[in-house]
Amino acid sequence: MTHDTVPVAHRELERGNGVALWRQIQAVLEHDLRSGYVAAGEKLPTERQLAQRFGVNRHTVRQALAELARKELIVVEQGRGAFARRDKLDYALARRVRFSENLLRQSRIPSERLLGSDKVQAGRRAAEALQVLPATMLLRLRTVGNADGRPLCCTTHYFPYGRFAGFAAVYGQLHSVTAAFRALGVADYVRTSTRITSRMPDAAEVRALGLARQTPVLVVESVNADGAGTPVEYGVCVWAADRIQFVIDAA
Amino acid sequence: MTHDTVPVAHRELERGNGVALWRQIQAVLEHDLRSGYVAAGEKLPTERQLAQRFGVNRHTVRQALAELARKELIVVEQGRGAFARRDKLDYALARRVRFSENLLRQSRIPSERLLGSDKVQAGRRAAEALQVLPATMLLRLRTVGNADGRPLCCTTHYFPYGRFAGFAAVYGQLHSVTAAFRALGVADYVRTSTRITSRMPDAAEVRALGLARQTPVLVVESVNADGAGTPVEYGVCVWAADRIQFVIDAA
DNA sequence: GATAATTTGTTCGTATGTATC
DNA sequence: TGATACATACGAACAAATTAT
Repeated sequence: MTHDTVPVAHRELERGNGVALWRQIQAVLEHDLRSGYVAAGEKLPTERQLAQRFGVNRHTVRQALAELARKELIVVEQGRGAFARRDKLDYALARRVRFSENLLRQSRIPSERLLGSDKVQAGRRAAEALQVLPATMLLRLRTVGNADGRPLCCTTHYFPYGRFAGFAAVYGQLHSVTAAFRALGVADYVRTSTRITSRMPDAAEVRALGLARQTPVLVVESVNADGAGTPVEYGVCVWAADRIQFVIDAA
Repeated sequence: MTHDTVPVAHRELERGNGVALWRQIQAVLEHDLRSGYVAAGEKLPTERQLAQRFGVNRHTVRQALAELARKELIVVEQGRGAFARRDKLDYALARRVRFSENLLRQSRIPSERLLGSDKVQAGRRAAEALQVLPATMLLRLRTVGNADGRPLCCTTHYFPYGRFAGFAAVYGQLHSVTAAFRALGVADYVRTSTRITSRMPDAAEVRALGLARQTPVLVVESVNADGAGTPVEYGVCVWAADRIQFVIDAA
């Protein structure tokens, strides 16, 4: 390090003025975060770099970071670094639930991708949800939903095969459940049942959703019905819990 | 071990009949679980005991247990053992959300306990939810809700202090939010907003809820309003995710 | 796939400043 | 003034996780 790059940042800190160094560091970083100088999701400098910049020990920086993490302004990941917290997306669970609309309302760019499709026999849950006999043939679709190009949820959809045999092909073109339904004559559909719980993801889900360690997933089982009240879709959707918050507002 | 208790259970298994031993063991255990011979939440014998009972190697038992875990009939916890899966409680999120009613409908015995109460200034979220100015004084209650005597959720309630200063005392007598509200003149209240997400619990929550390792919590932020539409309660409730499933049914 | 480098996490120990009795 | 407890700050070493090569 040359002479003119010798840390000048000491001046940001004042020792022995009654405010602990880590508190002062926290305040500086908090300002950077709240002002947007550090964007949401952006990586902060490493602890070593911060320690050098402020001319203090790494422990002192760590105490400041711990406080910021406690206030949920950053998330710290071992081996990776500290990241400015990304706001959770508000996902409205109302009578009509539409992926694209929900994301656009939050100024996020939605996109969907088809992972694959096949024909399967209805299991107990699917049969009950779709009000068909067990072992009825169903079309199964696996899709991924993205927000701003980042994976947000993985869904397994089930449709009565008889009525929606062409769904996969149409979906492959339109990349939207809503649009595909419309193309197949279901102008409107409403949510009739929603079940929500949470668990830890398996390895495949960690990969598919790009989850950080120790991040749980929210699991949503849902049933949608057409205008006549006939179930048209049963779905199980796995959401990255650190990126989503479900909102139920009274009408 | 005396002679007459020597394992007779070998007869449960048949070697070289085209069904792997671990499959047969799995079938036996699955029957015990499904028939209710092993109650929900009950601990299974240790792998050693099972291996002895079936006269097989411990690895063979492990393969059977792994399959049962995959089918979510048991949960295996390192260092503790394998436990018959406890059914998740269906907790209805409707216009009216009542803890006791929800549990009784599922044939569980509800109980609530007051952990403590104090007077605090409203933070940003609480003020917004209760439609009061920030720094308005609020009554804060911390409670635990149990199902069949087992902790299910920890709630932090906020009430406008002016109107509900006596809530803690009344709650301490009645052990029910609904009953306490009624005693204070709020005959009915309805849920106006619900937000659901999930995260990993902190150490205190693990202790309070008796959570197994790697079990996330569901976090529910809610607002309740009285008949006139005035917010009366803002609450943040932390639920053991392995014991609960939220259900939203169309009316 | 294996290895090395980077980064955060944890645990020692030591020293100093501050508040309290 | 002394004794004590507690928070602050620094240093070194190692563990654990991730990333790059």
